[in-house]
Amino acid sequence: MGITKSEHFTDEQNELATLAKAIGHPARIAIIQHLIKVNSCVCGDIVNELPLAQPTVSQHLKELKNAGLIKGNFEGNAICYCLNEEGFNKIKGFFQHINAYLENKKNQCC
Amino acid sequence: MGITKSEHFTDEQNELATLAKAIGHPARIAIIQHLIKVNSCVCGDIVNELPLAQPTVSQHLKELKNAGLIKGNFEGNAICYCLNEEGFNKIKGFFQHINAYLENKKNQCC
DNA sequence: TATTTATATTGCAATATTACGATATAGTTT
DNA sequence: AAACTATATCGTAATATTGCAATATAAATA
Repeated sequence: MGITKSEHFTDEQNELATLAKAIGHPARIAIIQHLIKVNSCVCGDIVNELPLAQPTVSQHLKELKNAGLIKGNFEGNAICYCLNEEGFNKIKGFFQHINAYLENKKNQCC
Repeated sequence: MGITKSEHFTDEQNELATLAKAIGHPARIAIIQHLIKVNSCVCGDIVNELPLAQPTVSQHLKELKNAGLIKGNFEGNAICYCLNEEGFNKIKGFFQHINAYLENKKNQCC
């Protein structure tokens, strides 16, 4: 029915999924990469970088912000965006766990 | 219009987005976590683990497989699934890059 | 080969996402 | 305050995702 059964999963599973989902769009990957490159910038800079209209970029920024992956501060009449360590720290452990597992395991059936 | 403008982004951006998107659902997080726990198992085991019907689980497994995050091998008349190192290695570098950046940077505006 | 077991596919309804034009809002400058 | 600049929100169309019942497929076993 198009609706995810979140209530049947753990908070951790839902939180990790929300974070991964927020990262799961090429425009949002591009925004993250740009913020790493320039450290911080205003929304207009990202509009100039991406092949998308201003409202679309604004929407993507909102999703990244809601997920806790970026932060925005008013700076004059513009808004300065940068990465939010908190969000990325939450995924970090998950991938470290996976990588540690993959380095040690002997593939059994695959 | 509901359609992602993939052609305007780089292959790397599209690939990372596809991988993150595949991880971005609590059922698929649960599948990955279960595979880490038991190393490998058949589809039926996952159906028993998750609060979802068999066709739904099958669909999630397909998405993880298409993204290159899991592999499946026939084992009798069942199919044995386990994690696919290849897919996870592709995201690894992205997060390592982000983490290295976040550890070094002095937050400038946020 | 008929039956059973395990998984995949089809078809469909409900909901979510993506994209953008038009417009609103908020701060800045003149 | 009026005009300008920067960003957010609204409304809407097109498309994608989620979930499952029904059914198909494929291998194992009787």
